Amino acid sequence: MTASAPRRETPIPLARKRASDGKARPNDADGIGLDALVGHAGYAVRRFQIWIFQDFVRTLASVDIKPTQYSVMTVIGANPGLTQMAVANRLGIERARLVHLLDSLERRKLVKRIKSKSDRRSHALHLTAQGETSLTKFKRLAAEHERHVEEKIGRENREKLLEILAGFT
Amino acid sequence: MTASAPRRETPIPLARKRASDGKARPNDADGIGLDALVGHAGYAVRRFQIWIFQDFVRTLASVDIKPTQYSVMTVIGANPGLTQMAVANRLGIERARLVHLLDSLERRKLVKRIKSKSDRRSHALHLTAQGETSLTKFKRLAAEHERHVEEKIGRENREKLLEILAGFT
DNA sequence: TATTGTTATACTCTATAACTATA
DNA sequence: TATAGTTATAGAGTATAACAATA
Repeated sequence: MTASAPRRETPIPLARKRASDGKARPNDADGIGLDALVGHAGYAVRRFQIWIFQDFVRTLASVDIKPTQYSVMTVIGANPGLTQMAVANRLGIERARLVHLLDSLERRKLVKRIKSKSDRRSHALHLTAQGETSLTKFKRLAAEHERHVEEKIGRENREKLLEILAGFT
Repeated sequence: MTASAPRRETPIPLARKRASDGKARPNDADGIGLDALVGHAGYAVRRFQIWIFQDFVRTLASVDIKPTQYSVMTVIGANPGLTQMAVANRLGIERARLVHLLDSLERRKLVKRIKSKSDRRSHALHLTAQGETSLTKFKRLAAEHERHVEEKIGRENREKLLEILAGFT
């Protein structure tokens, strides 16, 4: 892609970069320059993250599953019996918030909390049979969403991105 | 302070990823597998975005500037005279929310709203003299934050990331 | 009628604190 | 005492709707 290379530290007056090729450039879309914002990883990542979440929500709208719900079900599905603390820590969700997430998933009969016998303070989390079935469908839709990402940034770029960010999972 | 990783015995065997090379893999950090979550761009991007915002906030804590405030000041600084609508659209912020952001920045004497003569509904946004001075300092700190990103993912990976995500700015 | 800035409301998410029942 | 789950509250952030002034 020809997108202008990351300019580092450009305290330059700025602004209108002409798109001589007629292709819409980020900075040219409205003639408003971002100046130093271009070249900030956080800004690009934030905008991308918003796009990707919106596409996820859109793609899984028919099953009414949000990214966080998906991540919770996926982890439980892959590690049945985990406690709420373990899931919360693994996904970086506050345990207080996980309570509500699980309440909702349990109401929908996708997940169940089973009282642990070894430590009666804790719950062992499992998918219900219906949860297993549903998760299979969710994963199919999530894969479709991943294909949207590929279409957006390119197959190789997506792979590279995952490689670069592997340490954050 | 981070209560050491959940070292409790994991109730169930579970999905361990091959770590034949002995290198610590994300999935092995706590023995909890993410299964399909690994390979989801959205998850990795989200976790990275959280990290990067936290580092930004930490690095600019001394000047009490959040990422959104920084982006607003940067755009105004690079394009003095913009209306609130223009800034909101450019940054993907709700115009209702921008009102509060500007209220706060104006209270701190960093930004000023000037009534437009051509269209008396709108305001032309400018940095104050103090705002200009401050922004210079903010940019210095933001550059320091970018270096943290480099240290975290590597210089070339950061460049590559910016290149891949250039279309989202 | 439509748009700019504003106010207000609701819902999500994050961050805490405190409570209970266990350990 | 400490921990797992829960409840509650406050703060950001997001999404809307509606209103006044102006176009």
